[in-house]
Amino acid sequence: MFLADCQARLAFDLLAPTWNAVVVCALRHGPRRPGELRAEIGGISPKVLTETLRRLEANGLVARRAYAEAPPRVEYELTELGQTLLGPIQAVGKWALDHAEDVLAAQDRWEESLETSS
Amino acid sequence: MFLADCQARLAFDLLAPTWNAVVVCALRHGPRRPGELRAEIGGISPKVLTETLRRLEANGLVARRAYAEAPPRVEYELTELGQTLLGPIQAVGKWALDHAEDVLAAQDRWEESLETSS
DNA sequence: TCCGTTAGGCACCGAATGGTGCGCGATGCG
DNA sequence: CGCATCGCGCACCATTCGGTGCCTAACGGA
Repeated sequence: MFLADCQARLAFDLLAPTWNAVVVCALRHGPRRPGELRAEIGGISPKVLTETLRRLEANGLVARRAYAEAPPRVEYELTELGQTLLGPIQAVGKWALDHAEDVLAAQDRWEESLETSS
Repeated sequence: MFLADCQARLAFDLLAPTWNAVVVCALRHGPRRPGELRAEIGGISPKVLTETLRRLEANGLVARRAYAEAPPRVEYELTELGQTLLGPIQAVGKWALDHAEDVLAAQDRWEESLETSS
């Protein structure tokens, strides 16, 4: 597992872009419109949100539904495949909540050691 | 969870660089020297390996031990914090093994639809 | 008629990541 | 002496990702 060309790498490519996991998580309770996602997530620009949704769609994690109305209405929702990803994502999220302090403390120690040595 | 400034984002920043999770996993059975890691992982350049190890060290996930010998000898091993990350990493890896086919099939469908529409 | 709303395309920029190639220092071996 | 080994630093390059700003299409309301 996890050698150079292992399939397990595929999942990390999916989760690597900053907002992918955030958007998947924001969709966990059902379909959402882009405007709702922007409001709920906060701090994501419209361009990046559509890019993120396109990536997720290209990998079969979300489905896009457009309605021929005006003003235009679009909804995104998790596919079955996307929902199976919620478990691993939340496992990582839980680890972060449990150990964020340790990581931040380690980062501080690292900064200090850089100053000391310079 | 997973709003713009949530702590959970921290873990994804840790796992985002391509090789971080691979290297953490390669260290799961004890200390390793850089040369061993390069051979075991395969496909990673020396520069990128040291960069990856520096990042992991800066976040308190691995510890570096240098021995004053010649030729120089260096060992890296997981810290306690690094070992706690093995669980979530393997949860994601297991998802990838279980669903890699679905993702690849979705990617193929996406490519096809691009050709059709163009 | 003019404006706001909604989704999203396009041009451009800056930072991070990954990769190649070259070099250094210190030692052991032929 | 000359060379290989090992870890690692530096210069340089290409790609990706995130971000800002500007524009379009289509309709409803003032």
